[in-house]
Amino acid sequence: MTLHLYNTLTRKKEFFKPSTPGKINMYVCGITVYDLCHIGHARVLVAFDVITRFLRSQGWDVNYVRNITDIDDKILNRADENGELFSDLTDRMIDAMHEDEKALDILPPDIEPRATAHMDDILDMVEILVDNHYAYATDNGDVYYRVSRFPEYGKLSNRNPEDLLAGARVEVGDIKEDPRDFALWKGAKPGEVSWESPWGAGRPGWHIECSAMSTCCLGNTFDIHGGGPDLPFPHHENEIAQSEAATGKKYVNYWMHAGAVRVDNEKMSKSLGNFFTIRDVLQKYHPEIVRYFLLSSHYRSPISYSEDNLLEAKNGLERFYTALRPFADVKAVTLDELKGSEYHQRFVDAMNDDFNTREALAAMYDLVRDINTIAKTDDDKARALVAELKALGAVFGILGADAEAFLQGGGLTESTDGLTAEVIEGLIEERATAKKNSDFDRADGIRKELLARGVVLEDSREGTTWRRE
RNA sequence: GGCGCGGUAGCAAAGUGGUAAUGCAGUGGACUGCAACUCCUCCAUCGUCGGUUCGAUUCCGACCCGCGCCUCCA
Repeated sequence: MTLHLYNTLTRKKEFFKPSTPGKINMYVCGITVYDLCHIGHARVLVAFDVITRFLRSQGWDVNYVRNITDIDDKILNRADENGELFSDLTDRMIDAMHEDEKALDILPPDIEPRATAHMDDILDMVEILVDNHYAYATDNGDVYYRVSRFPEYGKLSNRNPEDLLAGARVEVGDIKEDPRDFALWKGAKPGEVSWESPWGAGRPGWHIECSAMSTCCLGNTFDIHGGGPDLPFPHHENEIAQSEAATGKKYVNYWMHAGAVRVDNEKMSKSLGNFFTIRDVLQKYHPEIVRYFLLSSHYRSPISYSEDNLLEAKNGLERFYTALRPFADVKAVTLDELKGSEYHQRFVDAMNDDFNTREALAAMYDLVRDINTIAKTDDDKARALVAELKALGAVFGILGADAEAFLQGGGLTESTDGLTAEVIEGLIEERATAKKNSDFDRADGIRKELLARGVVLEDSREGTTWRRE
């Protein structure tokens, strides 16, 4: 199967045709850095991380751009509340974001442009729009986009411009020509951070920075533009209006949007305040569990953040690591070496079909069963299958940890039972002696004692291993 | 109100015009001193009602329910 992906613009799954054969230019809307990242952000980050890893594994030359919006009203407000410089706030949040990404093993994008570093590009684009009457300046130094000049407005989010006009809220004292118009540039109020412009000191509006940065990094037209579930309207709709009016070219060929993360059947969001930060979650769960959890549903489906679901992810991952445990020395092979493998084929087909990670996981689980069965009789063959499983896991950014360590850690970030490995292993030795002397009461006593504290002992011919539940 | 998405086993979640993957949990069995792991086995007629069809969970229509966007949010 060739690569197909769901395009928000057409609301259909489409065959993917790159602008340049073999090459994919992709822009993903990143974070507005005024607060810590939450699991909703993590979902987008992980989804496009896995998408990029997979595409590269299939030989695509992916140029992945993900921006940082580091100037914006929310940033200014928060900095003001904190009584700090806006740039101190954004620097701190960018550092935190990078730490979170690293913890989740999210590979950095090829280019990570910052809005404040592209002020000239932003101003150039605004100027073009003003020159072509797609935008107008007002007396207070604002510049607005003239939506009525762009008849295709609404095509991404499937909205009728007339309906938008009817539904738009008109603010008191509004200086806009049309309630649908949106700010490209905002004149600075006294004391506010600002940049010089032909319309006086000010700062960019919310949407223009993405148009400017994406065009700057990837050209007038590029292949894929991605982002979170709340971006099609108005953010991406406005990007299209800005960019297509400014360049006269089609802006983006394929639009991809991730599904929402929910809590108690409600969207997790900053405005609802029901969000869990990435670091909250990582305090409790191993990063791989979080990744696995996010990949256990299709990237476009809503997903529920809950203890139960994270626990289920943990248990599922443990099945993988249990199979890998005896094969710590086996290295992943390259996907090229797997041509002809049934599991690899299923995996690739699933991923080529709009990145169906769940379907791909099903193939991996079937591979696990195969490994567990064959390991009993044919070590060489089992090792080959393990190498394959690790290779597929690498595309997802999972199964790269030491299986023993993962299982002994119980998937938790840190042990809370106060038992050290030395203590546990000392008890295992004592139990071995007891068993040798057929003192099964003592042997079982030790097992029970440890089990009560979450440590499971497992006997095999090679000896006793342990793991945390 | 406008636009869109979804309702599949206890839970999670894929998928297909010809009676439904996978994971967790559970059942029965093999293995084990016991147990765990592992393997085998069992466990769903796919929201409701109609229509098209030889045949629909899969296509069409209506309805019910849930959710998202329409205001800042990934």
